[in-house]
Amino acid sequence: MPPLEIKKIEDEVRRYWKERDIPLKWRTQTGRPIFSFLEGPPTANGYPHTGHLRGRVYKDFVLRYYRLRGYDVWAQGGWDEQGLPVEVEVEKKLGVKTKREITERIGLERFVEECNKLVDYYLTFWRLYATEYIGLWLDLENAYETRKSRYLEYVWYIVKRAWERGLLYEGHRVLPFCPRCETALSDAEVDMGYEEKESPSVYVKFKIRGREGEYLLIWTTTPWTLIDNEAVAVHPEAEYCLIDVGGERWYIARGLVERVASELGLRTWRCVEVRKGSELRGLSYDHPLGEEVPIHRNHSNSHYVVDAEFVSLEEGTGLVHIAPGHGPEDYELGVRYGLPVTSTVRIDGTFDDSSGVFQGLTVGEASELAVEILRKKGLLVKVGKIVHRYPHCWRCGTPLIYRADRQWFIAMSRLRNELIEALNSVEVFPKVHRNRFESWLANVKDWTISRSRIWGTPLPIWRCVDDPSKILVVGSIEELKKLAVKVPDVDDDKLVHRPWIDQVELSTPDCSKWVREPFVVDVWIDSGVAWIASVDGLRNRELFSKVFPYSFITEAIDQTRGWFYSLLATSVIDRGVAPYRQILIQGHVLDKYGRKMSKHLGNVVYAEDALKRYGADTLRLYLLFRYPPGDSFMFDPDEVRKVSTSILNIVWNVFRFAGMYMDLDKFSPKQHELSRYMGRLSVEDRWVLSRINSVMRDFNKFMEGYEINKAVQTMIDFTVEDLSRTYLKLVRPRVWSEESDDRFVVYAVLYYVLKRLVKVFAPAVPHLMEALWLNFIKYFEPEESESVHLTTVEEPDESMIDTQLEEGFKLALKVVELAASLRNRLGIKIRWPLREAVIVAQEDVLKLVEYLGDVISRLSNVKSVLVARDISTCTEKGYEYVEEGGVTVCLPNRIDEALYMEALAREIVRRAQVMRKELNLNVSDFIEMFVEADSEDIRRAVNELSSYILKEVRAVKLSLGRIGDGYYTKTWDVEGFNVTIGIKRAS
RNA sequence: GGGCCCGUAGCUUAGCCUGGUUAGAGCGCCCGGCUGAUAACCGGGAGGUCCGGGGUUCGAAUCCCCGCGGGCCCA
Repeated sequence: MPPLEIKKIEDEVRRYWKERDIPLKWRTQTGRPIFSFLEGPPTANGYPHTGHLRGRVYKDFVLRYYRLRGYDVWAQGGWDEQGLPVEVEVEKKLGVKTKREITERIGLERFVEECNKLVDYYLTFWRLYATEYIGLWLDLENAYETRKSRYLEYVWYIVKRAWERGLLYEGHRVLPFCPRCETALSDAEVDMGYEEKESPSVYVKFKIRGREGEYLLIWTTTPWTLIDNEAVAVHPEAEYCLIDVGGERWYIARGLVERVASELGLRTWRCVEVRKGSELRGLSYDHPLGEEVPIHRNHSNSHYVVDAEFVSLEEGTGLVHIAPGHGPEDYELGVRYGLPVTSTVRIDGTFDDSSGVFQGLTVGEASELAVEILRKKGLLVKVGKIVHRYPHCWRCGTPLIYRADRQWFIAMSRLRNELIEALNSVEVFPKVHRNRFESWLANVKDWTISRSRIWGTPLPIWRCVDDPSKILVVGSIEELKKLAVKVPDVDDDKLVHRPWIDQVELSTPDCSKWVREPFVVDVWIDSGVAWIASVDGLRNRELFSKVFPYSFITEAIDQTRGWFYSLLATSVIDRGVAPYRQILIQGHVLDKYGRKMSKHLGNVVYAEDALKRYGADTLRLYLLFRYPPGDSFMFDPDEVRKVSTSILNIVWNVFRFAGMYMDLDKFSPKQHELSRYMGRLSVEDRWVLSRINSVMRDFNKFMEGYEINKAVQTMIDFTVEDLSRTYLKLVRPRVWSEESDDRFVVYAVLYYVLKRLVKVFAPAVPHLMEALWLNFIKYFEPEESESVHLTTVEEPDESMIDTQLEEGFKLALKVVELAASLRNRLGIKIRWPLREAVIVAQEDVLKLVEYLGDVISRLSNVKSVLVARDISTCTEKGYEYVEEGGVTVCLPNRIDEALYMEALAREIVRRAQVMRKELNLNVSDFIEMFVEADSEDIRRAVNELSSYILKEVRAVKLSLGRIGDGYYTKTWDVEGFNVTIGIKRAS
């Protein structure tokens, strides 16, 4: 096996998988219990980045894990292809500024075609870099696509189910709109787009009728809503001051007077009268823009003081201007008082012809003009600026506006208990994220499902032309065609989209002509019905019953109000149960400084770049082990690089080491089965066998709670620390020794460990483990499976686990560490042997470590290990000692003559080894060796320990004296002596 | 204004649920060492008011309260 070249190996493995159709075989159902996964469909409107990769690696990792544990996996891919995100991007591409341009200049057919093209474009990136290249084995051949007729029919089905259950209704109310996208949004969507915004902060006085010089003072951050003002609200229980500000008198909530006065810079003022809010009720005022907006003249039952509990006494003036057309609470209040609901703002955020001088202006322009007018009329008290959190469009970033309009809703608030109950059957990982989901459900509002857009699932609601009170909800294409008297001649995938759907003419016995409501459906229902639409569940009932409810889904935390909710909601609408059993809620990936990745900051790490730079497995392992899945992930490129040098390299080299010697000795797993050697195991053999099994047990335990980072970390620690650093270090001399067949015991043990290791690591680094499976396991066992991913992993063997031994080893390694520390202090390097080490500790500790003396002596390079209960054992001998955690290690502080010779011999051996390596000799090659030195000590060491040196450096001949021709020679400084060593390969 | 979460070394963090030796690790820095698979690795050193204050307790990073700072969400 060559040194690790991770990216080259990944390419080879990828090719091998393709040639052999391994992913297909991996997904094939074999009648074992099923682990069903539902893909949260990526929206095909942007390039995949590392944030997406994190989630996709979790998905793949979990699927591979369960496949190895003996489950059949259901791993269908899926794509979210419609909706606002796609439209917004297409509009940019086409240079479209308004929706009218789409219908008039572009045309719906062309627009829809562009949407399809854009989706296809992005899908190539998602397939390549967010799926194939990262090693994610989702079934993309049969991926569900939300734009397909067979899929989006299920959106119709759910809307119809809601209708049948009496949950679908048409409503007039105040809703958030995106004026740029010209559509209403749902609460969940608003939730996704809170951002900082600078708004005007305006104080305006409303003149009280019939009371000269007296005003109501109000505060607003949206002056344009004053245009549709119909009332002023006060808190009925609060006290209000009429303050005299020098000639004029204003009403302000008593508790806010100080604050407002300082905000307005009032120097002198005094409270001339105090009234309860309820006493102010009924006071009439002149609409501050009454002259400019003539419709107010026709309004009756308006422009007076009302009371409302929601009036805040923490900010503003305690008097709230009410525009029933522009605030949900204002609207409710308007209904209660019978106020006119005025909304002179059109869906695109401009004012209509009933808004007087404001006609045609945008809300922003209207705000400015309104402030100007108020200033001129002397009603403006102050205008300033305020930065606050304000909802923006989740797709295009435009500040939202609230306006009253007619839309379609599903009465989710009536399903609140059903939703909460359904969630009770779901395991949420990590647990802390459950709170948010629950509190969202506890406050769930009715779902605005209609959107005034184009590229989406048409809302399947038709209205009778002759009798608008009659409604028809269509639940499938079949039903549509049955009712149709005219159908455009296009395929189904087109038919179920605008503009073609609107060319369909429906007729029924009770109504000759139906017209479809001019909406598409909220895109979140598209992905929301994936639990049934992905498998075409109504037609494939057997398959559906096998996969539903899905074992597992995972997405990032923002999807709590997104996809996690929309899946739950649609499933509850249809059948009252949750569509999934376990959900893993991931944190977001941030940059290394903890900032959000954003185009604006230019700190986005795209999947393509990351994969090309680091390779798939490096990136995978990093994403898996570095942070808990539910936490934010600070992505640091320097740390990624470390993964391949300090983890993958070691893993690879453990196999390289084993493979090299096993091959040399013609090891055969069948012939040299571990069971044959169980009676001959050394203590480190029993230890490593215990470790691999307990580590596999821990791995499974962590996976149960989706503590993926801990599971993976456990495996990494075992490999790097236990296997590579400790076990291999201990067995190296045994492998090297050809005096007995003890090395086969090591091989049998190692093989047992490594074969399990490949499998346990396979879900995390599938390419690398496949390469090891092919180059190592299948080299020794050609009859084994063609892929590690098609195997099953062994259950941990409890009978091999020896907790006492593991504890003892832990202590022994602690002792070794202390010895190293003490040597450091004494200035005696580990290469120099010492006569003895003494361990002083309490009885119970000694009991654990006593029989590991041999291990300690080998790792610490001491000739013998003595245990004692009393420190006097050390002090009597004049030993130095070091203590930590109740364990004392003592060492002699000098070495004797014989040990000195041995130390020098080892110094020479060490240098000869370096030279062997420089000559690129094979480990099995023999050499001839010369040593040339003036020092009598060196010459003695070479003479007296010649057999040791011969064996260690694999030399057939060792001579002192002048070095002849044909030798590779090098002069070294050994303890201040000049030593020239020459070696050549023996013939 | 309300809810949830977080605050431990220069940076990233474990420990907190279930209180108990000297708060553990990785990265970085300095010194030393090891290495016949390993551009790995090992030992030592410098570096911590465990955000602050109060309380409970024999004992608090851990439990409770208040405050400060940050994040996410809701009004």
